[in-house]
Amino acid sequence: MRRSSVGIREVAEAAGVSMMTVSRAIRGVEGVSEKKRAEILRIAKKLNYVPNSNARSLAVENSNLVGISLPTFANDVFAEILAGMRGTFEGAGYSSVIDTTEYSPESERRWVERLLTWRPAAVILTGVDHLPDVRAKLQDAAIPTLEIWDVTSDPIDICVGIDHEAAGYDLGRYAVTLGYRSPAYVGAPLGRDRRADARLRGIKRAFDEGPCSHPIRVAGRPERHAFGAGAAGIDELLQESRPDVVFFLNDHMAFGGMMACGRRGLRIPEDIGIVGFNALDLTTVLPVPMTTATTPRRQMGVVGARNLLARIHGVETERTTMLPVALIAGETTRRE
Amino acid sequence: MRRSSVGIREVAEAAGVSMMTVSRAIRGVEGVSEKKRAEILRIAKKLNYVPNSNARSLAVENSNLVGISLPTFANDVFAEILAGMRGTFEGAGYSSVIDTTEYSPESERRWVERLLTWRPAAVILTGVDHLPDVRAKLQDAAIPTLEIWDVTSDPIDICVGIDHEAAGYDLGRYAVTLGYRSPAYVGAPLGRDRRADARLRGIKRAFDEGPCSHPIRVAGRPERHAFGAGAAGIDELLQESRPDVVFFLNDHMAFGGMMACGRRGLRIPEDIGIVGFNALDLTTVLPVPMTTATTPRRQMGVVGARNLLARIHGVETERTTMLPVALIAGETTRRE
DNA sequence: GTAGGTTACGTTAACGCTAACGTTATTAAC
DNA sequence: GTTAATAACGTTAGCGTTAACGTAACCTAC
Repeated sequence: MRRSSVGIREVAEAAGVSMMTVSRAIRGVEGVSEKKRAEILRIAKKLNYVPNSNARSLAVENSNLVGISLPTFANDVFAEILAGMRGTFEGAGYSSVIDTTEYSPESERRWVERLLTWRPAAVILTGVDHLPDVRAKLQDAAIPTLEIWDVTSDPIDICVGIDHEAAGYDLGRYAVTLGYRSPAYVGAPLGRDRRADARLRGIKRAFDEGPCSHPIRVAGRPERHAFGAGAAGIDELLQESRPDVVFFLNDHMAFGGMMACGRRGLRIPEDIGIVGFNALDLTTVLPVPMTTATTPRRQMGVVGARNLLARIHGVETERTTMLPVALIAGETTRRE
Repeated sequence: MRRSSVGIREVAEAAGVSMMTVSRAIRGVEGVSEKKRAEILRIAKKLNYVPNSNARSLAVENSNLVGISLPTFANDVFAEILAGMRGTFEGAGYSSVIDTTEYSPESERRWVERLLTWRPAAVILTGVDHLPDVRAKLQDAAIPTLEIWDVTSDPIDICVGIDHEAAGYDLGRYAVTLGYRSPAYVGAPLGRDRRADARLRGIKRAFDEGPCSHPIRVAGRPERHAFGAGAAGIDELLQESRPDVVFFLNDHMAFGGMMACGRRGLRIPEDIGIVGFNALDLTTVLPVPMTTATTPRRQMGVVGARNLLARIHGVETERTTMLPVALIAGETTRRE
């Protein structure tokens, strides 16, 4: 027989009422007179009573935990999506358990497995590519699931994101109309980031459709950080020949690339065009505004969280929500 | 009588053994023959058995959750500290529940309150300034607690960080020796970020001690993002007169400030000196290396997590661990 | 062949909380 | 003044898991 910490029973004894009355008083539900409720709360505070969420979740068979899986924290994109989601969830009384997969599907799988033991109210995953196991487990457990940042017509449950291939295509098309004919791409190794791969496909398609087909050179090795990776990508490309425009996986890599160009005396946009992605804060202070595309990151988080909350409460929502991406015509590419 | 989901009991029935044997088999503890264990695991998998951490935590009176509170995700500093911690914790089988306070102590208090209902194995807070309530609750619950990024001689439990005032002093002293006499500081509004405030105090002290005392002008309003805030700070300073050196709260603000200087035709370092803080990735690709200071962010996370793990397992450790900060003499300040 | 030890299990009673239902006062209605 | 409705509580039985203890079978040793 243990008995040490103060639980609902101790409060009940001290207040001279039943446990159920204490439970009701603390949860703020009906069935207790206001006078007695105040008295009970006073005693609970005096005894340093701390509710036990484990016991509560066990009894009611659910929790107020939301599991969120992101590829990495080292990227403003995900930080902003996260901010959008958390703002909405916090307001609704949910706590978030966050994980980063570092772009490893297997790591995501392991995390989902662990998470499910906590009976979360909902799960949020980044992207729409997951191991079959993950999909099966989530659907089997019938847990509201949101896939964010990318979209598909066949989500695990619901998804909110942008069309990455279309975004890539728009950027590529824009470059084609500006007269660029010798494109290159600097990103992550293929297969690591499916969204980046999709954008590259879009860019390629735009150039394939162009007045004539133009092969796109692809560079990019994993590096310590995005800035360095962008610079290294430029170095790699220039060892062979000079492309007339370079698309980057994101703005940070593009900035690194710009710096590398500067070191080599290449003028932007006269000698080489630079195209980023995301329209991150950094680009707003550059002397030359960057050609890039805005992604509705915060909005994505808010909309996603809202839809998911509806789902939790049993309200049916759109399964797939696609948000718009807007091209920003900067000055790191030629003018029309 | 409910009974729907499959628990340890269903597995036990299907396997023709007692619940306790299933519990032992699943936890991998002694007391089950290898043959029977394999059989049980096979059946558990077939039944899609998912352990219930709530029930487990309730029964054993602890959990494998670690609560982590950060000011914000929108800052590489905290992302890197986090990465260091998580790497260590994941390896030890802990999951992290992360919160961001947005620099509000009251928000931190509410979160700690909510977190404690989950009976976490440990709690990590940023900085050493917390509401009295937070300190009391954590010590009362006897939960291993780590304060990170800043240090104090009287932590809630243990702390790992750097001496921010000393770091500021070193930077200030360096500027004094370079001959700067008209310093300015661009940061956050006072009181918002205690660590930044401490660094400013250090810088001030260095100039007070200098060959003669030099008042430091302070600028900085809250802005949408760090880059913009840095630029706005420069604009604000230059409305009055030109300082010969400007210290920034961090590298990102410093970069924004540099861009603002560029727009106004000020040459760095000839016309104005720039000093950042943290040595973030961004600074490694700049054409002019920035004068700043490296903070051991990842190491801080690793050391902190390690100490905390020791604490969880009842091993006594150093209560206060101070990590070194190294000045980086870049070219955004005069040469000696 | 019995004492002592070990291995492989099973039984029972919590862990702290809440849903569902039961009971007792209080009020309202006619 | 009896009946019906309602508000304010209490009782009981779980939720899924594990600690602690119990037991039976099997070995080993002398």
